[in-house]
Amino acid sequence: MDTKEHIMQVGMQLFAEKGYETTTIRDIASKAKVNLALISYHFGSKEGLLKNIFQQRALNLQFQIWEISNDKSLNELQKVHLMIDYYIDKIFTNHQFHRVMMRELFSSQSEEVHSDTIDIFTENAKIVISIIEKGIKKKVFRNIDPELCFASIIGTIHHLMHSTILRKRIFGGKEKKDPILEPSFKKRVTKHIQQMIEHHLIAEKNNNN
Amino acid sequence: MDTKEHIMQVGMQLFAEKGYETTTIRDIASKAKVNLALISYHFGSKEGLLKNIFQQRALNLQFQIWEISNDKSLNELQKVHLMIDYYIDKIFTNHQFHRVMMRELFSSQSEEVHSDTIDIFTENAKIVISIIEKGIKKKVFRNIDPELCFASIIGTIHHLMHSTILRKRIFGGKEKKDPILEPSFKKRVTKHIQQMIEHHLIAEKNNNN
Amino acid sequence: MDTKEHIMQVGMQLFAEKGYETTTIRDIASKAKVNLALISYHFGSKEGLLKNIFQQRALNLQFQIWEISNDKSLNELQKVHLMIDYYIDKIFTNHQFHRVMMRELFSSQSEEVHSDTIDIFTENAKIVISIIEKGIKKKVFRNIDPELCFASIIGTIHHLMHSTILRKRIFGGKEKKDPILEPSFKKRVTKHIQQMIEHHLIAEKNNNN
Amino acid sequence: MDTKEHIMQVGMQLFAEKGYETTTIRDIASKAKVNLALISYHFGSKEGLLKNIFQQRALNLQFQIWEISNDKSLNELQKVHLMIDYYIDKIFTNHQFHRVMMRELFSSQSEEVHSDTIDIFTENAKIVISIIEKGIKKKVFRNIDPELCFASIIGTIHHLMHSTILRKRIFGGKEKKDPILEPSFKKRVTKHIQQMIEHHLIAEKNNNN
DNA sequence: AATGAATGAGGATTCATTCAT
DNA sequence: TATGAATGAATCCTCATTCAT
Repeated sequence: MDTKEHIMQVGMQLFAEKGYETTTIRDIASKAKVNLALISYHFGSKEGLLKNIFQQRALNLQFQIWEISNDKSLNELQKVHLMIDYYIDKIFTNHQFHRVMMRELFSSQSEEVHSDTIDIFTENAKIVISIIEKGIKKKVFRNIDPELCFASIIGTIHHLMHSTILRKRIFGGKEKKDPILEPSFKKRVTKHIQQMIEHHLIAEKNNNN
Repeated sequence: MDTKEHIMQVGMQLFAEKGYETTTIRDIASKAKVNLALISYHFGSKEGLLKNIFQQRALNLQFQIWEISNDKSLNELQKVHLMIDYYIDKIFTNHQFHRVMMRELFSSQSEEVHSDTIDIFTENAKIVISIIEKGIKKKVFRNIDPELCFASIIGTIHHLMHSTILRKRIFGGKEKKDPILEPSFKKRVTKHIQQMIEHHLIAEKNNNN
Repeated sequence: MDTKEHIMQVGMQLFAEKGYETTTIRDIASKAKVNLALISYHFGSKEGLLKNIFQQRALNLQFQIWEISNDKSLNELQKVHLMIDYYIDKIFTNHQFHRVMMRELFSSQSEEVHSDTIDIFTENAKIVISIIEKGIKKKVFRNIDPELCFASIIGTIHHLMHSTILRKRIFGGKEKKDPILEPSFKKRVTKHIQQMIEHHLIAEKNNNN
Repeated sequence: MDTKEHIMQVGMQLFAEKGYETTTIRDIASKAKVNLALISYHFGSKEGLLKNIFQQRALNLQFQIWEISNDKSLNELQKVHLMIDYYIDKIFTNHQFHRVMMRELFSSQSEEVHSDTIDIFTENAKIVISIIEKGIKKKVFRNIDPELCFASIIGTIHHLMHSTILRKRIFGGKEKKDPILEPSFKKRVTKHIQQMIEHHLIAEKNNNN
């Protein structure tokens, strides 16, 4: 159904902009220019729409991390760098969905509703963490905190993605325009996180940046 | 006013648990065991209550960062360490308030409502960033990205504080209990961030951790 | 819409009986035997309902006065008499609406809300006044006060229409029943106003009533 | 009590401006700069305040009409003229109270609440009417409708007093300022009504105005 | 006499949802 | 599949009033 897809598109956009609670199905219907009752009809309920959006997108998150993890041609540092690349790419590309997802995941109640998504996210996290642990065991990496290391990677990205106001204030220059729209910002973030994590994981002799 | 203070307490707790939109003034009134109309009486409206909570707490955020920044007995690295200490302490202690604050700040619309709080937060951020910049100028620090460095500090903390579900899953062990309640977790986080930032800022010759 | 029309009917009746403020949308919904939310659904708000009623009825007021004014087969006195006829007929027939209208128009604040209605009313008034002025210029009428003459016409009618209690007391006889229900009362009022205005406008030599 | 009197003053003003229902006791308290609870304390209730205002003022209406009626030095026409004078004077002087009174009397429900005031008003009306009837019996006046004649007197005055918006539109000139504030307007109204009623009551041979 | 805090009833409105078509 | 009308529950808020002081 074209209409169904269209509603999901608009729904996600509005959920991202205004939040799930604040967005009414009237908002969605009027922005999507479809009848009010159609949302309940297609998705059963407002929450049904959200679940649909989650299911559709969650699949997107899987697999790639796993493939990187299993690639025998890469050493641990290369794997971590690729994974950072992958996360930033996914999150920047689907930043609307990630905003919705994070907001939902931050509301502790919703465990059951989004357990699929949480499962995928957690699995991915554990893969990243296990790579770091492997590097530590091999003494390639310093003996640092793998879980918190992952938290720093994902936390940095999320903080930059979601705190629109602060992002504009700190990175937007005098005109306070949103840097997320500029492609250079994505590169800047990627470079920063990869560098920071590398510095953290590996003690180099000469690092002049 | 004892009652007024009590309402604010309960309000903040519920806002933190369920979110601002989801929490009804009925919830607050019944949990605080006060009359429904008392909230409007004291704070004018639900939003008035939120604003009051913000104003009361926002003051808490100020000044200390500034004092650290001006302390001439400290070098730049020490200052950054202390600031990390300070942020973690503040945010762990007032984690309920910070949850509410972040959620509100992440809903891009609310700029005007909470501009005071945003101002304070932004100012503090700029102080931290300027310390890092000073260190870079002095060639004490590597030539890294100061703004994103701050984003990593604050992003790590917030991610750990707010994503309750993920936190339990990744750090909670088999019983998935919330690590935030254990004092050791705070120490662990502090150590991680300080170490990671130090590794990032300074290239050491011999670092065996 | 049958339901929409029905709600307007019931609304007007209750507004007329109890006044706009005193009438709750619950009153209207329960008397009209429709769902409470339907009023907001159809008219947006309680005030929206009022505005709708006004718009629907206000159109009723227009045109006829203008036609009388332009009828070249009539002299000025005949025109004034016909206009009195017309006003009494309209107001007696739609006395519910006129009660609401007058109550609203008497609450000086509502200028903006009901400006359309006020405009129509004022225009009509000016047409009547201009006819009287024409008669004065032609020396057919005495040199009296045209605006206040109109005020007496309309003031008499409204006073009789709206002060239900006084009307019953003074015209209702011993049983204090409402004379407005008797067709003879309308004739009596018409005759009185026409006579009074004619006496005022024209000095007759022999007037034995 | 000075405060009590002050509250009544302010109450009447607001009731006149905004209507009884629309005026809240908060409005009154804040405008009178007294505590909210004081109104209930002094007058028992909001309605109690209204009743108090009515009782205080209603007394004002009595007596004078009766005295005119009994003055043996005056003929019927002179009496009617004086009564018109008296009504206009009273109503213009206390126009705030009359606005409140009329609005209340026009809401058919309130019969019981304001029965004292209605009694006084009705008695006065009957005195005026009886004078006209006497004039008719004596063949001094034409055989016109005494009750409706009184309705025209009082209706004209009330219409001019209460329909602020229309008054400004029709009598306010281009600037639409309120003519009621100019002393000349009162004279103009008095002259008009007296003339109109005289023309109606008495057929003159030569009336050049 | 006067107050600030507190109350309970009731206000309009908005929401997601359902139903007949 | 799609719609406009209709629904009932829940929302925030305002009101007049009361009570302890």
